[in-house]
Amino acid sequence: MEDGAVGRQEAGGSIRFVTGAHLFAPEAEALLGFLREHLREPGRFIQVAGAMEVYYFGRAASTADAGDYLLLLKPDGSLQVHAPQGIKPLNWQPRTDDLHLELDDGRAVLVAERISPREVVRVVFLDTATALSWQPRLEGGFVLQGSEAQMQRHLAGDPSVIEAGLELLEIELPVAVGGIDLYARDAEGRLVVVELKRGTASHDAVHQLARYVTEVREVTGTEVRGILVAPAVTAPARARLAELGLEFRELTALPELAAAAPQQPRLFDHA
Amino acid sequence: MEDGAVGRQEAGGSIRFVTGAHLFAPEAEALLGFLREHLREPGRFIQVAGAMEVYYFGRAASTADAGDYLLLLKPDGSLQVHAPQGIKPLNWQPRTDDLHLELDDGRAVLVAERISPREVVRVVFLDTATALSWQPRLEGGFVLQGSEAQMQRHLAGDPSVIEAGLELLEIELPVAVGGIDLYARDAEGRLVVVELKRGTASHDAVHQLARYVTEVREVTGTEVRGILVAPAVTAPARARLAELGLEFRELTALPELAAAAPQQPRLFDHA
DNA sequence: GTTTCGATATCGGTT
DNA sequence: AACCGATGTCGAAAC
Repeated sequence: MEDGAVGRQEAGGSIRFVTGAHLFAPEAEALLGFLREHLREPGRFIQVAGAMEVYYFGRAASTADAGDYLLLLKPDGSLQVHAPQGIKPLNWQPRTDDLHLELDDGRAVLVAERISPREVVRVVFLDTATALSWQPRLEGGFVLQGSEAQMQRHLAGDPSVIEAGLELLEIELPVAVGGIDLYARDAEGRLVVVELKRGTASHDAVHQLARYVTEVREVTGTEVRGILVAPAVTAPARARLAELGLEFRELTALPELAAAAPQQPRLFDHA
Repeated sequence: MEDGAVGRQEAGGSIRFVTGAHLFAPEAEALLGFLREHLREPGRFIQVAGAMEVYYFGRAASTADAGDYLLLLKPDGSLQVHAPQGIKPLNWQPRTDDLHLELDDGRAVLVAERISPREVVRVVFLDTATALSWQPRLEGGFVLQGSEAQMQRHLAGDPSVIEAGLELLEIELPVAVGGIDLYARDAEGRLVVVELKRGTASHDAVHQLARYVTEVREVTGTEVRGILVAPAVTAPARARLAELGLEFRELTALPELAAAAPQQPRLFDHA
């Protein structure tokens, strides 16, 4: 049992605390009032848990029958409905151009519309356990390491990590469609097309590389090497590489991972 | 103002309600006790809102400085940390093989580990506004309409929607790599490779189709047509189609959308 | 606004 | 477990 005052909250009860408010098992009108009040105020993070039905229509169409879900309304106007499993929400709306509430047949209903693409999410509240609203204030910085973009920057700075004598010519060299991750010249003067993947490369990475190599061969009329740089490659992709006369260089985007697995070459010396 | 009893909750207070419990502005030990208690019990949906730091290490590595976030712990053991913006969580763990709590330097800490791939998410609770635990009971059915799989089934049942006289040979015919969505023969006896997209098709759909067509030509040694079936196609993809001598057939996966936009051919007559 | 590509993609199906 | 492809993918950058 936790410290502090302990109480039992009756259905329909509401509580205010320092950064927000909480409503327990509200009827439709109380829930509508709560949502109206807290949506009016900008910056509110709202969580509603309980039985709902959810309808979506837009790029596709979906129906979620009565079930217990968690609805999140974020300060940026985005909406998501979570089932009790999975990372991805059951339904969502990344941006809402219009958010409105209505009382339909005695039930509170939230309608989130988006103009482009034309999409609507409709949430019908059936039996709400709790509705919570709070105010996030502190904004924290976020840093991600190990992205392909980071890998690209580091390898562009020191292409010899891929192969001794490699000399960088271009980053993201535009070809007919898309860009070549790294475009270089090897110690013997041959052109080299490098395709990077931060994770295990599959056959489509090989196809992408093959397309670029073919195109550069056609345009320059010279010998062109293709190197796939990734921490791993699937077996079929490796076979396809061999068939096409392309090469594979094993490199991990994440320095600490490389350090933990010393059989892998290290990409960076400084974190 | 809502109906029902209204109270003001002091920091450290806790409340029990019919399907769960709620803790307000708890100290580290109270939060630890609350989480321990509710994680022990299976089937709990837990939401913790307030200031946290979040660390991730695995396929990549990330650090989220002190900020106000919402942590979700679902009954399936998945975890996600949401910032006040965006659909996607800041940090997540789709499955946790080990979830444990510790008191570190006076702060409650949650560590979620996953074996394969080896990944860890560490959440340090700094200043918790609310911790809520409830029990989802009702499980609702979910139906999505307008998926590519649905489009494939319907078109397989009536290939003439794509083109009069088209006769289905195979669904998902495996080739060297991947599978041909629909493999057919046209009214004049020529082989036809059909590539489906539920949304706007881009150049990689064209490349995929081109690969399949080339392969079927090589294997059969006969004339082979390639048709891209999608509700729309990007301009570069359309240009590439023309270059390669491939065709485009405009079809929408969603019947109601097609009805709303009568200039588009209807795919289904019955929803 | 359109197009393209990366993502700790996630998720589901099949081998 | 590996592999493959769809996703209402989302999200950001380049054009």
